[in-house]
Amino acid sequence: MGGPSPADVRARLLPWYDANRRDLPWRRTRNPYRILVAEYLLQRTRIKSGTPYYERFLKRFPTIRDLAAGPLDDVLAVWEGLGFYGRARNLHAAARVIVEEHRGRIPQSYDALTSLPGIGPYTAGAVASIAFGIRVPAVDGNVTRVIARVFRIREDVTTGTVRRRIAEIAARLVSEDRPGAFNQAMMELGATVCTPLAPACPKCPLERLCLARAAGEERDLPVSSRSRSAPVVPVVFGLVTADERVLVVRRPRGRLLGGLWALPGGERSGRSEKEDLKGSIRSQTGVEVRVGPRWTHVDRTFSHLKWSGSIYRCSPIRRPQETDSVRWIPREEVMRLPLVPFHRDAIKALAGIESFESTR
DNA sequence: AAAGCGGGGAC
DNA sequence: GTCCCAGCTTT
Repeated sequence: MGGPSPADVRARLLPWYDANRRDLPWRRTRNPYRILVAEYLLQRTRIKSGTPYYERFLKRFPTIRDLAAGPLDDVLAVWEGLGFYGRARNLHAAARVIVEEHRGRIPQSYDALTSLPGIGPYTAGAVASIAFGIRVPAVDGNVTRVIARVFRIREDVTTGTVRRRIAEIAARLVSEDRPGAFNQAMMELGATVCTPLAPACPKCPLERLCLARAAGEERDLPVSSRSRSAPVVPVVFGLVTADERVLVVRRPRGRLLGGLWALPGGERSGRSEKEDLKGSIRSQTGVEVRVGPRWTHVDRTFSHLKWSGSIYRCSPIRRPQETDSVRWIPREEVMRLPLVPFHRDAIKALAGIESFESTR
């Protein structure tokens, strides 16, 4: 294959990690449940963003049995604001499988972990190696970058063949004695030294054996295919209120913001905001409304699209009928639901309004 | 293989 | 503004 030997990489990396590792909450425990929770929370999420959610999550769900017993809405409520809400649903489902089929014990093999919802190659490798000391790699974005540089891989790392090649290299590198520490050391190096734009090579324990550094290409690797800019999608939502109540709908699972409660409305296709809003509220809730004044604008960027549009205050013609996915509930109670974050803001702003039901 | 799925920090 | 983050699932 070529490139530095696994023994050399380990001999340099592990002492560096022992001396430089950050004190992170999930590194203070050997509890597999706590490690599992951290891995779900941190999928495609920066440590700085995920840490406060980790603390909050474990306070609300101290054990896997607490999590399995809790309603999904409570899990989503803790998750609200973090994004990728399918993770919350998957973690909740995984907890129920573990309690019902594994007697509440986190499965102690890579394959059994992979079979759980929301656990793929990375998360299975991380939990297996960190919580159970099993010698398997854990290849995340950091590890991909470190390996692409150290082994000077100049092909597009987003393709399947190159990803497999990097996984094979990672599998050979993993320490036999300390697989969990080794995997975390690779991630730590990528996060703090071998950073995307300006790697701090003089501080890197692998500088002497890094092929990209030797070629002066460290800033050019890894190569990844360009991400296209997110298209703008027009949206409109209705803040339907009367009698101190708000109309909310459950967004469909698996879709954007899936599982969260939201103001009725969404992506629009007609010629006017108000006409589209009346139609979407009717189809989603069966409620006929009078559309009032514009309440606020919407300008929100997601991973693959941008929502741009408005939220209007509305009045229902008749009292809404509640279903599993439609609620017509008091303002104080709606705030306890897991809500689309910017919809929570829009509802909260009603607090300062003198007459709640006036939409004139 | 490609698309869908959040939000925010760093530059 | 762009890039990318302790990725996985569905199509």
